[in-house]
Amino acid sequence: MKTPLFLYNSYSRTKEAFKPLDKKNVRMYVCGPTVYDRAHIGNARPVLVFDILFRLLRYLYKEHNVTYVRNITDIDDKINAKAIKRGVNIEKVTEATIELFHKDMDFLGALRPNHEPRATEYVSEMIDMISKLISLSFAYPTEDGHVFFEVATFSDYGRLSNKNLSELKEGVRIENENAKKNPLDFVLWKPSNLEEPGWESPWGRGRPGWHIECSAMAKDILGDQFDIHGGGIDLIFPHHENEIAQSTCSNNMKKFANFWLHNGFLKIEGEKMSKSLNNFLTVYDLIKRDFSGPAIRFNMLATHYRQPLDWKFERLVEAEKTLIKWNNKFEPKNQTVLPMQILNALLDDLNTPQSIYEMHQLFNNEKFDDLSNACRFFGFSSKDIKDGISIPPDISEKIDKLVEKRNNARLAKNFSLADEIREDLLRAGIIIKDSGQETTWESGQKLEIKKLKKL
RNA sequence: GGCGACGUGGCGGAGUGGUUACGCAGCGGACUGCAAAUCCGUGGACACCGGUUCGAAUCCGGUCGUCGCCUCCA
Repeated sequence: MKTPLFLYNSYSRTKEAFKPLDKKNVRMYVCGPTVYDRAHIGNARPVLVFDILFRLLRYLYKEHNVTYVRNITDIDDKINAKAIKRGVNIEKVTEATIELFHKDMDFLGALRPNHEPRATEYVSEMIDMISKLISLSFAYPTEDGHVFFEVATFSDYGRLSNKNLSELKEGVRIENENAKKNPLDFVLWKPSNLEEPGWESPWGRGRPGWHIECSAMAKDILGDQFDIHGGGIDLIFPHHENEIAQSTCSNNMKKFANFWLHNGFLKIEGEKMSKSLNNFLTVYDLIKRDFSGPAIRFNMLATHYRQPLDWKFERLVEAEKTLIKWNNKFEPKNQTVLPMQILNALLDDLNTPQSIYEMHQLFNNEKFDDLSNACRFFGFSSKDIKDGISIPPDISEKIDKLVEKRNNARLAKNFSLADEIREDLLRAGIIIKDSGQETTWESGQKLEIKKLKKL
């Protein structure tokens, strides 16, 4: 490859040329959702950011040479709380939430990862890993059924998040203070009471701490070492730091992930997204408000993935308009070949805003072939995602007749009838365009075939 | 307190040493029965103060401001 892919590696805090460990087996792991509630747009950001990276890797290294793993955390105290509150077992909560997660992410046009392992399927692997860490003296069990990782045994602890142990001690929380050798030691296993879900282990009935699942699943599916580990920037500490510690120490001190990628946070209308401020937006909220999947993608990718992103509805409306403009020039027949300018933008640390700029250029220069290919790659084509949204021929004829009727009305200066037809079509998602003597029509983003049939 | 990010025109948003990024909105015009869409044209920017340089929005130092992490979190 002539131009390498450059990615910002949080571990080195620099942009580095990406070189896979094995070109025939490029491996990426991304931290997925904890399934206790419907996905919010903050959850959607890493999904969409790493979806683009996944697509790019497949483009560069061929589809069958790339493996993308995104876990599902289905063991968690928030899940337990919800299950208890509803009087059901945790599977009821998690299964329903996973189904909705898939539905929402499919709507956004995100490709499914190759693997979506669940914590509940990996408890024995986690127990194995914890046992190994104990036998190697990186971890210690306590009398009350906890197992802790001893951070002082891992000299690189804090390297990813650029923290040092003595500073960290200052603000650490005091939970389990007595049982821990060091307040920073984190839990690998904890005992469950009878209400809580639990698994038998050498340390009694209990459940894993949440960091260990990623280490166990990544090892099982991707091996001790792999290329890219991603997630939201808030996961750097402690989650990813702890993953590095667990995995490195249980895998003969082999380096864990080569590249660490983190997407920035999301605000809504200038405020931090939080339930207490009541500005907590789910993907489903956007769907209900009739925004299209491509427009949500566009809005998410219009800001570079490492920058903070302020979610504003007016931007979403703008994205919708831009995509209608582009999609009306969509040429469906081409292969997905990325125009050079856009590929180059992506190769520079996934510069998606630059890519969008290039797409505007393609539009302005009437390079609709290239624009269509780019839209297909980015998932910006509504026609591509919702297969068969194109207008059936009988409907198309009907529209032609209505347009003709309207033009006759206009010639007869019956403008109220003409305007009525125009309004009816617009409500069904058809935009009428008069230019000179000619009248053409295009489909808008929200085409409603049912309404069209009734006209 | 520690670590880090950021501050670009009305809004959004790249760029990071030497030509207008660009999009949306605005303004002017064309077209139209009126609109919409489209097309043409157009103004407007790099938080502040110093320094380096022939030249800085871009590098260095400082000031101010915003935000994040350090606790579950994408």
